[in-house]
Amino acid sequence: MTTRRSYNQYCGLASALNVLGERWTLLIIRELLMGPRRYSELLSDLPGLGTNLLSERLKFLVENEVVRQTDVQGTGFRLSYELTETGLRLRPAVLSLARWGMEFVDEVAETDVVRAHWGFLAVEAMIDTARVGAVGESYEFRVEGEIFHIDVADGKARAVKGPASNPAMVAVTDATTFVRIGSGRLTPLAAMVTGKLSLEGGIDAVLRCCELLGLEAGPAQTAAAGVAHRV
Amino acid sequence: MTTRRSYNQYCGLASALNVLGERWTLLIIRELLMGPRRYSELLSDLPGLGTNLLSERLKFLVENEVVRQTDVQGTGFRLSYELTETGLRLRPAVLSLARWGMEFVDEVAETDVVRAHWGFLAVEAMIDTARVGAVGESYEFRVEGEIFHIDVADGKARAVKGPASNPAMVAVTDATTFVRIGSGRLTPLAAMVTGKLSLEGGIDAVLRCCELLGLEAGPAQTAAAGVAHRV
DNA sequence: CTGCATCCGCCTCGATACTG
DNA sequence: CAGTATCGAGGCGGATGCAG
Repeated sequence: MTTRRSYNQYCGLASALNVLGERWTLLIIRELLMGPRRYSELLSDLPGLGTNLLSERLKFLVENEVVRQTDVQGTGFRLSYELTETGLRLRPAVLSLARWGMEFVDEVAETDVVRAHWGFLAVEAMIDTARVGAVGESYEFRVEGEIFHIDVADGKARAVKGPASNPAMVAVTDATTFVRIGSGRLTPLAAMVTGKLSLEGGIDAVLRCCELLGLEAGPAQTAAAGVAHRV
Repeated sequence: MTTRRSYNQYCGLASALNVLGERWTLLIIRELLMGPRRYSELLSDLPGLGTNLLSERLKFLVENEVVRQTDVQGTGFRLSYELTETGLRLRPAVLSLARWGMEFVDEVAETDVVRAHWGFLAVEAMIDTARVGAVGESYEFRVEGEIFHIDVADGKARAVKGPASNPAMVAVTDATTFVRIGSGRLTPLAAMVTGKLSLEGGIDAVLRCCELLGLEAGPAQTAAAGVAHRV
């Protein structure tokens, strides 16, 4: 029953894919990278995934100690699923894949699903560690109710859930616009002009944030900054 | 015909998996990360992969501009497949997955396949960029005829095919032993005792190389070094 | 011989229905 | 809410065919 198909290769990548390679598995991991989830939450955030497959995937991941289930009490109520230490170590690999896939994100289709909390992972994936500036500041993002921010300090940048204490920039937008900007199909400037994005904060902070995320602010960087400080 | 199954999610990871997520695809990418390959070479290095699937995967990857076909000569007879710029950008993601999967590498089974050139990718994945020392030197590896080395210079380490010009250490072993060491199931010291691994070079260089690859040389680091300088 | 295409049995996937 | 049971459609894997 637990015997699954294997690549039968004595190699790290093949072993990783023996665990993660089947359909939906890495998307389940993505969800759990943003915190523990209940069974029904996973089902509703991953449309197209059948309940039998979710059940089977979770069971398999638990067996392989990538995911664990946490009970509230000993009552047998299985409350939620969360990543183990091993599972959490997948973060760089998942972010790296997500970053690569950004350029394959097509224009949004009728049937496409978007979730606001995916923006968190998108931002984390977009952070260009080579372009972290010397300044220490935070940029806050509010995507359809989901709030998170980037903290830049000590030459490192990290994505954190929740609001920033004293953000140098605040961006408010919807999930679709967020992904379109991230995929390069829309510039922040263009999004602001159409009212899909609002930015608060200083010109310099906005430009540094765009730089950090590898975004061109718009047709002319200075033009974008000019708009930004008026909003 | 070319319409394939899609996750229908407006997200970088889902888009990446729409291209790479099907069975065998990432293993084909792994092969091509180590240079252009002919169709028949891919078939023989990926046992279990049917010829129809290989054909289909390659066609799909070419359509998505991850892989391109090149004629060896102008004859059009002998084709080889190689990664495009987009495909080459998968290197960090593949290495990251390979690194994660190392701990899932079980003891080698009867049915398991090993290829010497996989050692190259394994070494590249194991390099711990946080532990690159200040010294500039090279470590050479000879795995069943495949020769490659790590160059450490300017605080960076990179894996290179071919022999090193003036290696501070030379390791000779077989592919299975190589992977067993990489997965932590065997220490370099233990491998040397059983004659599966031979090391040449100074004590310090060997220890620095182990440090760089995140390996414990053996039960006692100094003991391993003691053996190393006698070989 | 290389580089595929075709055919076929089987297993996985995905949707729906059902149970505690 | 959290799964299990069932079943048709399609992807997978092996064998075979075939053209350059």
